[in-house]
Amino acid sequence: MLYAKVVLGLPVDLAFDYSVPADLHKTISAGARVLINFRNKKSVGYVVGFTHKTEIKNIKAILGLIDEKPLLGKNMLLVARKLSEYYCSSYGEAIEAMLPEEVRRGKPVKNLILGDAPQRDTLLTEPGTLGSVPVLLHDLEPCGRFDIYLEEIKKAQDNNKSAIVLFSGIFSALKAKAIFEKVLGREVHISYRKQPGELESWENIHTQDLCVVLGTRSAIFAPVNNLGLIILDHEEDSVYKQEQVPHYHARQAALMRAEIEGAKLILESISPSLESYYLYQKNKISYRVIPRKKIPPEVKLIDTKRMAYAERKSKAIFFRTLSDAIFSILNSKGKTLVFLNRKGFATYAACHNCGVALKCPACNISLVYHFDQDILRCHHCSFKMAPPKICPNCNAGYIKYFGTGTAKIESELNRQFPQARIKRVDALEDFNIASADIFVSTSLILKEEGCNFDLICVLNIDNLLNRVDYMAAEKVFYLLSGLAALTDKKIIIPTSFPGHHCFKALLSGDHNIFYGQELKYRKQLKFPPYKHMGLVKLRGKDLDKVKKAAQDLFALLKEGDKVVKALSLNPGQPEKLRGNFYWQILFSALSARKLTKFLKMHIKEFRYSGIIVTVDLDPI
DNA sequence: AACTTACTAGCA
DNA sequence: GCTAGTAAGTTC
Repeated sequence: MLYAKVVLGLPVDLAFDYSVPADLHKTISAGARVLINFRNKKSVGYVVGFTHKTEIKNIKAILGLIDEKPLLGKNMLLVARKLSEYYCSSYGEAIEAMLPEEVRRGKPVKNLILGDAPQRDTLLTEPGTLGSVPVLLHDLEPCGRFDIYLEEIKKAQDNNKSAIVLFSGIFSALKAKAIFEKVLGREVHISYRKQPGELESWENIHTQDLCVVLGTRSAIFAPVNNLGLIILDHEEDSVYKQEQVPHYHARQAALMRAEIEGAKLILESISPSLESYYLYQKNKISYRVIPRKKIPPEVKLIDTKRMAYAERKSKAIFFRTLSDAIFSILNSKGKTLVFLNRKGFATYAACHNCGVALKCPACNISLVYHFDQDILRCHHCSFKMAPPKICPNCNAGYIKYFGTGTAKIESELNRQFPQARIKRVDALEDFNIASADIFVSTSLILKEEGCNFDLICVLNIDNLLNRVDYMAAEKVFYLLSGLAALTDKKIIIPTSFPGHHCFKALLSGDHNIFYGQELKYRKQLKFPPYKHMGLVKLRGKDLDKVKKAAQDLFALLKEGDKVVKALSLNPGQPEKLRGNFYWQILFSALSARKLTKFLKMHIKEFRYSGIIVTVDLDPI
């Protein structure tokens, strides 16, 4: 008798045995998608192995194969297994992370070809791969990087190998598609979640022996055959981290897939992630720097602590030094970028009388005022409301707006420079550098390639630097490096911390100052990349229950282990989201493997009634 | 995750 | 002894 080991896309880390009907013996193999009866409901399952004996009584039979050929090759199965082991998810959840929604829902896939031979072994053996060592491409001249990508893709093609290039946004991927198709003279595929016709595109890629796929995070799982090359463009970008279970990072997934498939991996960045830089320092990956050809911009720090008393006191957004600089650029017909990492008009609205801020009823966080639509919005859910004239809390005071967003900056600039054309950048599709003199943007502008401003003013950077987040300095450094690539003239940064290593590195043009100093801190404070973090999130409808469960668990596990440390217990941020309350516990350990093992072992203790627990490994 | 079963406190 | 409500167990 033959039994198949079947996993499902549920948070259950078990494989269920199903008997294989005689007529399927010849056609079934590991990686096949099957229709099964699970708890008296028809469900989609994935075959991950076989056995000839089973302890299970009342065994059910597989109802049928969904596809003519197995959906996943043994390499992809292995990637899914490694992913689930690293990210503390079930095998089935990891498999489903790799598939388009229609495939997860059980829609048959046509024209599959098999990347590797069908597999009937119970134990999947790890292929002894001899792929090249991954390369960190520290790219200080990003304008020329497509030439490198195309050269590498051509090299892969000459060896009959496919390529996947990941971009930090679909807009960048589409722009690259046009260029790549012209140079390569062949069709280049696009892959991203919720793409119109995603299933057809997925089938199409699966059908080719050799193809080039460009896409976003999930494209790392594109079903290409004969994979020989993976490139991550702007590998430091946090969009590569998935917000949902299994919370994977495309870089980590790429390292796994490259190793398993024996493919070459290139991690490109103007400002590499500390993780990648650390891997290079440990000689785990190789390193190549492309020096900047353009002259570096002049970086001018304005020490706001030493600013004239009158200027500081006035609290004006554009104090003299800034407006003078903008004015002189305006006179010479130059282009200015004003950068601010906050959308909207004001950050929050509060009552002038009782001081209570207007909050979202579902998420309990402050609503953000949007000037252009005259509306208050929740940035976590879709809640919106018209701004009330009178405070709904005390029914007495008027509502006053606090804080600064890009919309407010725009109106302030209009007031100060009525002669200038001023534009707020909120969609890259209609960005055109010729269309205005002064642009106001959030970090969205970093996705716009090859524009050259004459002046960049970086506002309120201290807000980012001051955050209680061990990654604050790193995020600021990525941001500033990205902005520095958008000009070869001048950047002005008002800050109260002119001595910070972020700025020192930028001023001197020596990025090692940043990496050296930051890694030193991280080592001292036992933070990543020296340790791995795991965030256990507890969620439920009843705040007191969630809180109690989290507290009990923290008390239980804080002593527990030598290798795994429970660091902190906190309410989620926000504590209330979409009607659920959140509490979280942060763990750390030397290796992700040990951390996941520990958390999977104790996951039963997390299972309180009415509370759902998820694990985010290497949270951002 | 979704469902079933076991258990416990509160009540007559 | 009964039931509602919830904690715990199971899915092949």
